[in-house]
Amino acid sequence: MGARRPTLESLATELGVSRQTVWNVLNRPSVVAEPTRERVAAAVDAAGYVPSRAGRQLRTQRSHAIGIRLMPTFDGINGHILDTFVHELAEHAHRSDYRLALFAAANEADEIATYARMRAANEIDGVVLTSTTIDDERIAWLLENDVPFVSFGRPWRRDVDASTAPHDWVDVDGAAGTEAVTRRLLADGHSRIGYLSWPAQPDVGGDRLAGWQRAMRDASDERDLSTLIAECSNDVTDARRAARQLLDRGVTAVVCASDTLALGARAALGARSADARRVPIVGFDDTPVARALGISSVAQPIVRAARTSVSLLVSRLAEERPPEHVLLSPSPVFRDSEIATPSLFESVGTIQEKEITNP
Amino acid sequence: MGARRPTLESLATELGVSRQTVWNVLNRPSVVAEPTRERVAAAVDAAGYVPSRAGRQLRTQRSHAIGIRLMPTFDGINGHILDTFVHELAEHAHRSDYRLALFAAANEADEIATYARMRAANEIDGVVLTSTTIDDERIAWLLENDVPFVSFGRPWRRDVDASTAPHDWVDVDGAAGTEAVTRRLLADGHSRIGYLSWPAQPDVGGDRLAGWQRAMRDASDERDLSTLIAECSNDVTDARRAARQLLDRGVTAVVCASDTLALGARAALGARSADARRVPIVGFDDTPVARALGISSVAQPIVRAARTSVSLLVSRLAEERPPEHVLLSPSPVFRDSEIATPSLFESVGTIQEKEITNP
DNA sequence: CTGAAAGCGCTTACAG
DNA sequence: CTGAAAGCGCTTACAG
Repeated sequence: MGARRPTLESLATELGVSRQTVWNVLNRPSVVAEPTRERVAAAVDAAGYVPSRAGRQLRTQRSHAIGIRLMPTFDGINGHILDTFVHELAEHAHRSDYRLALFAAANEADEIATYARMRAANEIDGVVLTSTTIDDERIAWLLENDVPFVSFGRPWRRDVDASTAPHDWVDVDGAAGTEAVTRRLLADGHSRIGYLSWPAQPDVGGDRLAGWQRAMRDASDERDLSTLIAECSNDVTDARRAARQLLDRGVTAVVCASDTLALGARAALGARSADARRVPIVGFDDTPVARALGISSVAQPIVRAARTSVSLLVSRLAEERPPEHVLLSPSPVFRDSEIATPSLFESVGTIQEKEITNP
Repeated sequence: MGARRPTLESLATELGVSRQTVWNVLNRPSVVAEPTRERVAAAVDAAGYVPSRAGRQLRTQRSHAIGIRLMPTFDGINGHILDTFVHELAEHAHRSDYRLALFAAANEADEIATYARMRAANEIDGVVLTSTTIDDERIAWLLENDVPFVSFGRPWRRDVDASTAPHDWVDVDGAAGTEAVTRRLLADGHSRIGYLSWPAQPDVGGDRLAGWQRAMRDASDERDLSTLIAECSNDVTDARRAARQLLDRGVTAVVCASDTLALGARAALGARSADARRVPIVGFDDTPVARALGISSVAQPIVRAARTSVSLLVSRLAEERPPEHVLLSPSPVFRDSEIATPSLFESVGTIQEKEITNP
């Protein structure tokens, strides 16, 4: 390696042409005479010249970087899907010559503050938002400050439909997923199919719940489905408690809002009779845990979601256009595995952890 | 928000001072007279001025960015630990005013090519390497090309000790972890403690194996430990097969190179008698899966590893100094949970997946 | 088709 | 203590 990085200037001097000509060879080759073009191109290759990002950025006022917050690893089971999303995002962004500027934030206010700083420093051209919540403050802020962005997750609002949102979003049709698995269970002869839900709200949880409701309403005249629903937080122990309620009410299958909840439901089966243990459980996200334990689930098309997010954001950075909304379909994955038995899960929630000091 | 970003120039003009004075207020305030300083500082705040990253970068030839490859999510169980590492890295890098430039790569050659391009474009100042392998080509390349870096993971060499490495590294003392859990099992009265290993090599797998060996050699005169070791790939199904061999040889406890293997070992217990099912299994990494299933494990101090990696790299970028090597101690986590029973795992490895098409 | 020039916004060496 | 100037490496508008 030489003493210094090559620049347009140094290459031009070396070749006895102007800076502009070197630039033309790289960016508008058709405009340069053949012999010059070949001579310059060869020198560029030999020198391993790559345009300085800073120089370009200063001139064009574009950083070619996309801001993305790495969400806290709150769960590790369902959280895995976001890690996969970020991985795919990095891959596809690179192909479009964009970089991912990764950061961590303690909460939404901190996240917004980071966007503000990064924008002020001209450090990012746009943002990919994940894990949208009801009346998401981040969306409001980004819109208000004209920051180009795409959200992976619909802009959940209590009274406004996501289809009217003034910004791009990509999401997975959770309702279609839970509806498909519920219909499948109905077709298999189940009629009392329980649903293990996060607290009902008009967000991703409400969406998944709605799919189960659609299938159930379709299948029976029974209007009151409420006894078949149990609520819990996204926690294995709490899910086990809620699943027990459902089993007590005689459900013969359980559809869950997440794989974490499905794991809790498995645990609840443990204490039951052999018959009860055959109750099929379906999770959501098709995480490594579901795969390893043979739990049925609903797989999100995460690679397509990432690819679509990048392409929407990149096109928005290139040109004005109306907002686009993309709803992708998930794929149910049924696994025929035997059902959990008591002892494995018996102690979940009362696990005693002891740390022993290292020698 | 005004029409344009404020700059040193625009602020200076507005305030009737020179660009230099504004800069001094921000970077060497002691040199500016009190009244000027206050007036300027107030204007800077009001305008929300943040120095342009590109301008600074062009002038200083420093990007203040750290390159990091997001590893493929090959496993999702033990892979989780790297996601956590990257998350913490982002957090600590930000505190030192560094950005994480994230990228994906298909393999090591691709990873190296990406470093080369990013360096040529002056896009990154340094690199954090993860998942080091034997005679790691990436390390050789980075050293040869004078790219500042720190590796999370020792530079494994067949014939050279990591302590002589000419570069910074941070690692977790895997051997100390497996040794501690093995000693604990010995203290609990176990003598035939099996070890479920990745193929033995002088790398992270060999390191973890060595800890178990130390404890076992110490505890008995029996020189030949080979019948207590079974090898397998990092895969639940293969681990189950290997664990069965160990059980057939009468082991009363199993220490594993990873939580993924521990999950396989759990599965192997399933088909055994009630007695056999009490065989304690210990994994490695204390992943969400281990926590959810109540499997004992060894927790890596991942937050400290990330913080140390950032501080080593940042200090290296600031000044010449001899290489530093940091070996952190992991913490065994014992969980008293009952042991796996047959049916849950019976079908692992022969799981039938069926996708049903969405409506 | 080729070249000379301006300017993006910083930091730094230097003059007053 | 304050200010005028140079230059990092690009891209782009313009002159020949």
